[in-house]
Amino acid sequence: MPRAFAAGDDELVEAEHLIRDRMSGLNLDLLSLAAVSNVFRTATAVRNRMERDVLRPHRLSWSAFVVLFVLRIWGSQESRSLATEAGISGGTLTGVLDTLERKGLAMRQPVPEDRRRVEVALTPAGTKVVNDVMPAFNHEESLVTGDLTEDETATLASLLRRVLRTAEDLDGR
Amino acid sequence: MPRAFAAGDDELVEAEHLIRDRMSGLNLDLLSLAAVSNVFRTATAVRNRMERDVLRPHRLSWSAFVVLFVLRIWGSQESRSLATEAGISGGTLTGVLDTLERKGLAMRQPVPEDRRRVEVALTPAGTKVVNDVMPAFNHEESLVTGDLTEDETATLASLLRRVLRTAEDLDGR
DNA sequence: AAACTAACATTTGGGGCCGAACGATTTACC
DNA sequence: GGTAAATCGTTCGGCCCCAAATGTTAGTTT
Repeated sequence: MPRAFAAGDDELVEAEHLIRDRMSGLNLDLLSLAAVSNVFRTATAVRNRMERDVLRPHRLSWSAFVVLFVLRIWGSQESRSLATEAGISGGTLTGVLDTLERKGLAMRQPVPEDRRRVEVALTPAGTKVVNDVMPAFNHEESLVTGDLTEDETATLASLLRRVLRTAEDLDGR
Repeated sequence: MPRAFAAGDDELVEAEHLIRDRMSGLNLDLLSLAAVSNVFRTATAVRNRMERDVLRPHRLSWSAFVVLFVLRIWGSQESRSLATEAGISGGTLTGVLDTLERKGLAMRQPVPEDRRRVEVALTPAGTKVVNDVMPAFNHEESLVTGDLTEDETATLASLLRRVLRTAEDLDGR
């Protein structure tokens, strides 16, 4: 095993080498490619775990939970900001809110001074769901970062924060 | 501004503080929470950019491109391994392949010795699409990691690799 | 050889996802 | 004060997504 790779890394790194070999001639920035594609692969793997182990028992979709979570942390707000905050489109939010209202976890309220707008709030049942799910969610988070030291976990968060920041700035936000 | 945070970080860190304040009493592992939720937020932000700027002009969905990419790198293969490699379910792959075949980018071929199985291959047009899209994709990857040094980018890739590895091991793979 | 059993891809049903089109409302302008 | 423009949430069409059910085929047991 090459000394340059930490134990357990070689299998994943192999995929990156394969890409290099099959894509030579395209002059790719392999460092960025590895970092970004690992962001995607990690997000997918962890998300699949959480959907299966935490969300499915509660009959909750990923987006539905994100919406509940945003309402729990940032409080009641109108649809538009809620969609932005949850990272979904307005059209999608309509469907998600229909589902959440049907389950009695969130509620829409008219805004008196502007009849186009809608205020969305958590019901007590919705608040309870977030309070129940969050610890289970967080437990999964602890598990998957379990191989990292505290310093490394903090470094990971910080590096990702900078990538996220860069992506958002590029979008001219 | 606290010296501990790099410039531009405070806005994002604020969200993490807010979570701590609203969720005190739940005894959350905030370090893991920040790292993992930044994985999700970064993946979503970057993916949205790529879908909008790179994939949409080619009328390609994310999964459709991943399938093409896997075929390009790992070569023709049967449905089952293709679904696993692309990170989607078998049922989803059926639909994606229907779309890709309709567009002439991939093709299904019967496996002579076992009529249950199906071999999937890239068409020349499909190969061309991957070759065209990859550099644009990679350019976006370079952009969003542009604020990181080469060492930091390599560190990010390595830390994510370890989290991914841990998640896959937990799934008893 | 007949009957299980296992392994395929596909179909089905319910939901999520987006952009674009839509209708209702508010604001700005003349 | 009446019309035009902008801004809401919703609806619509097309695709993606999964788990579970389905039907076909191959392997295994008797």
